[in-house]
Amino acid sequence: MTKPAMSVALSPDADDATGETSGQITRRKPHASAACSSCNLAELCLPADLTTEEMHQLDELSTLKRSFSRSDYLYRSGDKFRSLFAIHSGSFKTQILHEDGREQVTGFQMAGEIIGLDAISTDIHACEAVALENSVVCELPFNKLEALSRDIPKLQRHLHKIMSREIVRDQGIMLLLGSMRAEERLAAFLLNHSQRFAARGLSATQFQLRMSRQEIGSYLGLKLETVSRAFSHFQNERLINVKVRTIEIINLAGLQACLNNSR
Amino acid sequence: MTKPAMSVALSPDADDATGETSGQITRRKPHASAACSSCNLAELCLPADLTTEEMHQLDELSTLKRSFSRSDYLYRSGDKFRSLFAIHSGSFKTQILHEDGREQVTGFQMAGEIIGLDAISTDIHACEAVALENSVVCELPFNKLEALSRDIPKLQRHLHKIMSREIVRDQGIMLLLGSMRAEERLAAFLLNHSQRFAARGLSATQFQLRMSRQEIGSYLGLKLETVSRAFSHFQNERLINVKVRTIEIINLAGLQACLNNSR
DNA sequence: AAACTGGTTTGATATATGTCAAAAAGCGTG
DNA sequence: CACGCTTTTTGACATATATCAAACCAGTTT
Repeated sequence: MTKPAMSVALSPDADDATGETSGQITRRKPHASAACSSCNLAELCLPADLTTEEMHQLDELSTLKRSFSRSDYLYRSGDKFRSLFAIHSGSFKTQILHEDGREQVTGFQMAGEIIGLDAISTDIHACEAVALENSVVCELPFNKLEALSRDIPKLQRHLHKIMSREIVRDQGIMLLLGSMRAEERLAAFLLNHSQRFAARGLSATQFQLRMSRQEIGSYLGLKLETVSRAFSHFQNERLINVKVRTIEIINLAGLQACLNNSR
Repeated sequence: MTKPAMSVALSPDADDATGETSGQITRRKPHASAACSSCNLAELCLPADLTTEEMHQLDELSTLKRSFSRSDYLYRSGDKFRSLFAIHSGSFKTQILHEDGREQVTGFQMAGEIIGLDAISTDIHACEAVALENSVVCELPFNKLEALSRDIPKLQRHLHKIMSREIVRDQGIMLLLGSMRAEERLAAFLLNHSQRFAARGLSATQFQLRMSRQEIGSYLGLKLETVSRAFSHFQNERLINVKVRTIEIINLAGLQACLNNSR
């Protein structure tokens, strides 16, 4: 149970010499299949009650898939903004860089989530997105998306909801960073991942983290040693079993209780 | 203080006995004046190059103004979402409440800024907005705004930019909370306010803060004493003069330098 | 003016988390 | 399988910030 379902890389002949940027490109035959099913756009396609015509239009939107290997950049800070990306499979981290070298992981994104919303504001990507494992994304050209959402109010509303959800998520992290102690933060992190795995039909209690202690620490505003100690402590408390990146939640309620002990 | 969540929705002539909810309502004669100038929608109206017809449509959108006194709620966590609000004058704070009583200030908003974006995602306000002083807001019914933005692509794009900007702002705060020490946080806070005052034609170096040390602390993830000490320290360093809520920045470059000293 | 009130400043002390360092465990590669 | 490289764990110690407490101050009420 190491790597969860990981569809194959699709394109034979794209150069991947540096293993660095770009990712491999695949152009999907439009209409080959329904947009949502083929692209797994859990979030984007939620407006469930579209007409078939509308479905087709949506289908045309996302004809490009690109695949990435661990530590490839999906985009970098400063890149020109053209598209949002829907993660088809795999996972990414996003991070912002401060001049003085500091960096802050702002999120971990998994299949079905939309990435790149921060760039709309300036037409320049404000953060960078890095693959945590082999991953495939659907590219969604933003001006096409905007045009389409003018024609399909349900899509428009959906897009707004996605953006708003990101705002709510970020504010949740502000709460976490601003008022939780180390172990509460880690508990919140684990529970959040548990839910998200569950929402994808995977186990809520057993999963593989794809990021390092360092990256978790950056996300949670902690040093990696503190993260490691918190993991060990949860293990001693018999709340979880942790073997490096393999997590098993033994006492879910216990973890949740952790969160409600205010300082 | 703080009555915990829940209260009436906002009806026109609601009683204001407690000085608590609602705010007073003014219905503007549509067309009485140009939307942007009358409403001061710095952010919303930026799409500068609209036709007069489009301007008129925008004008119709925001016919409702409401005024609030210090510590009045603009909306509360759990309220049904109907409208965004453009702050016409004055200022607000937004905060989220955690079950266990913890609360986290997520932002301070001033004239020209849009408030309420977080509620789009669920149709329920996720946080609450409280006036920091006497303030006036323009109510922007969201479904009208959506409808209009289908007709006016520039408005659509603008709305997207506003939402995206909020995401970028929140991520900046994540960086602050996740990787800055107390004095850096306060420096960032002061510089941010300085810029925002300047952008409104006010002095960048002398201003009045409208929030308490406690509120600043909540926003910055610090205790009020720590905030107070940081102020005192800046004063001793001759970076600022501070007399309670009256701030004068003496050495702006010095404050900025503060920010670039990584840990 | 005196008394109150809520916010602010400042000091002494406690504590959570950071820092530094070394050992242990994983993991890919020759 | 041994080797080297990276990540993780654990320990000892340092420090930034929180906590507790008291004094101070400004504005408001009596």
